[in-house]
Amino acid sequence: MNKKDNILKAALKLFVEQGEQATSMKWIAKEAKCGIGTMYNYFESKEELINELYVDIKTKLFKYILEEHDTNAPVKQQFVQAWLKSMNYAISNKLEYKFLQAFSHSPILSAEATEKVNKLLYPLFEIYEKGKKEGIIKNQDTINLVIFTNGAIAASICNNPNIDEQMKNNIVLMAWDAIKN
Amino acid sequence: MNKKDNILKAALKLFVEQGEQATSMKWIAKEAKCGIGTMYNYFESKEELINELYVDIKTKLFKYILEEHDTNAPVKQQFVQAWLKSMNYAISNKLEYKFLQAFSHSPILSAEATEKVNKLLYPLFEIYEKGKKEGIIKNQDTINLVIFTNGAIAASICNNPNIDEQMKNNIVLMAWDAIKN
Amino acid sequence: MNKKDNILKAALKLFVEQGEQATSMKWIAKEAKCGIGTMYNYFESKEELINELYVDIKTKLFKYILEEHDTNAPVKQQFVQAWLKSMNYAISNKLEYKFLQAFSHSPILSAEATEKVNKLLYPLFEIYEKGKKEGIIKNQDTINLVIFTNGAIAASICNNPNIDEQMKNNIVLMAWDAIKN
Amino acid sequence: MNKKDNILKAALKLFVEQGEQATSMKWIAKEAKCGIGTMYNYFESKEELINELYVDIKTKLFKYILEEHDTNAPVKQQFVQAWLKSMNYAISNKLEYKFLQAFSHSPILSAEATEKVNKLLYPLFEIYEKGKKEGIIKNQDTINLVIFTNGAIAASICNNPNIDEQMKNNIVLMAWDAIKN
DNA sequence: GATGAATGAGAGTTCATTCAT
DNA sequence: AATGAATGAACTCTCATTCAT
Repeated sequence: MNKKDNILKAALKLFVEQGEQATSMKWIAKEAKCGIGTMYNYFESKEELINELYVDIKTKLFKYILEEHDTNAPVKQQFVQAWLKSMNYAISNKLEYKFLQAFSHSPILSAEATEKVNKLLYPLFEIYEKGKKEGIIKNQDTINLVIFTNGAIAASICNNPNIDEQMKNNIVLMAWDAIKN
Repeated sequence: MNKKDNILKAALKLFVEQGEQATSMKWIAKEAKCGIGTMYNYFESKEELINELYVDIKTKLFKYILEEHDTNAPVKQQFVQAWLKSMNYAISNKLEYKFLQAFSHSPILSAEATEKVNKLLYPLFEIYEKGKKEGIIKNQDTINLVIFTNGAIAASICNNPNIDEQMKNNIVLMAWDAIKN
Repeated sequence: MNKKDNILKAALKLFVEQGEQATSMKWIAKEAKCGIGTMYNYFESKEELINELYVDIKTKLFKYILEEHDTNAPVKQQFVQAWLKSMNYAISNKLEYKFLQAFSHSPILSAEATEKVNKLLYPLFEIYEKGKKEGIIKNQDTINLVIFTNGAIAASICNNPNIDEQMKNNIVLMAWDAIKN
Repeated sequence: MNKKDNILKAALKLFVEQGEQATSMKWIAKEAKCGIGTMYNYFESKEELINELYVDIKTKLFKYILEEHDTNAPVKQQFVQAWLKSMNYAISNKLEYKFLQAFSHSPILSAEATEKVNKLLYPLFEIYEKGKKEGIIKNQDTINLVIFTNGAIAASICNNPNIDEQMKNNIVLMAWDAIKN
């Protein structure tokens, strides 16, 4: 594993465990087993480090959700599979998911990072759009439907870090019941 | 308005507008039109100030939700009224609601504060319990149902600060559809 | 002596003895027997501290030169007295004078500070102007004449920190011979 | 042009444009189009680089002043020619001259460098010595006379970077009037 | 109780220098 | 000889907290 990844990994761990404010650059360097200065060869500032970490993880999450996603499958199936995958990612990558939660409202996130991250949602939108066209999903603003679903699922995951298969299914189906017509 | 309330109000405003890290005690004192030392007569530390503010606001929110709540009304009606009130509070008290969101995952919150806040949810639990007994709400852990609902609604509110009556109703009904049998 | 003066005095001493770059704020605080933070109650930054010190000292120098200055005396006498006073100040306030020399070309000096300092020269200009009108001083740009005189005298002082009365007179008379017609 | 000269040239440019403190070794390397490590093959440290640059430029200045200098010419003519050449060098090599000014009082200059530079003045001394013997220059310490002249001329040049022929002559003649008997 | 000047630990960051390649 | 990633000491500056008034 290269140095940059070491730094990102160390930062992720410490930010989640202690919060951003309580995690000094010195500590990250120690955890990453490199000098403080080395971090500044890869990131211009602590702020940039956090932003890059955020975009990185969010990108990985959506890459995972959408890989092998079948856009031709029935809408409900697409919906269930995408959100189940989201939950699987959260379970397999707890630090990453907690980080996304903790920083999702952080004022430290730049406009640029936020924009990048928002673009990742677009493919998800299409599932909802298709469902609305077919009349099987409620006819409301897609963005609101997505936010509703994501809010519900993220909260459920965060409060049940060791969720089982049954519960995962229950949650996704509840989310489906919420938006279906 | 007394000094303590002035301080809490000033802190709330600045924390939401600029983030906690960017808000110094000096600045809060200036906004509250009192000396720095005065704040330490009312709060042992910045941390305590944040914790007290959090518990205060969360308590007000639930007090508002549950005042005049009719525990004899039908379950769906109780559900809808409680969550509509929650949204109304969010709309009428934007700073307060944003603050709750921003700090809900904060590592600065003490175990004690978290516990106090969790207790506020209990009355809400009874609506779900009653619904489960009557067979009109899904038979799952009440806490998970509450978390699901709250996650969905909080996310929806945060992304639609100027939500209208229609949308509020839509969201609550989606939340109901999710948990109803 | 108050705290601010202590800080200025400590900074002056250390800047002259070691140079600005080699003098840390920590060291100045130690010399001034105050905390580092205290310095930032009086000066926004190291840069501001230097600028204020520069303007302060230059102002004192010119105040000394021009106090009891007789603008009705013959031009040569005014010239000699003013520059002798300048040299006396340099001798009695060696740290101060060295500081002015060392920082006179420093890029750290703000435009504002430079402007303030330049205004101090105006009364000096009038001696030259009067001499030019009377035809006893060379008819060249006053500013160039002043710069010539000051350059010569400052260099002489800096290289003869323990100059005696005789030498002082010699230098001033040489300066006079340079500009007189 | 070889690497070492490239480095010296780059350093000169950046030191004058931005000040020494604001010019990092990394930046010099970039300007010189070489690696940072390469610089340390030619100079032991930043300090040494500055000292070498200073001695180099001062040496070039005096080499220029004294080349084709006629030690048999009349004293006044020698004086005028030498100092005119000094000013010509300053005008043709503005960066170099500004550098000399900026660092002339710098605590970074080593005793060794200062000594080397002082030796360069010796040939100039002889002009003054000859004049004193002939009774046409004031009978004062030669070193003081040289310092006086140099201080006056350097200050005049620095404040008139685009000086014309007429002004140059005026300044040299003023300098001569100052020291002549 | 009210105040804010004083404090210094600790933050983020820089940069001269080293050394393995 | 040439390179530049790696380093960490040391910098400037912040700010929660204290305490004498």
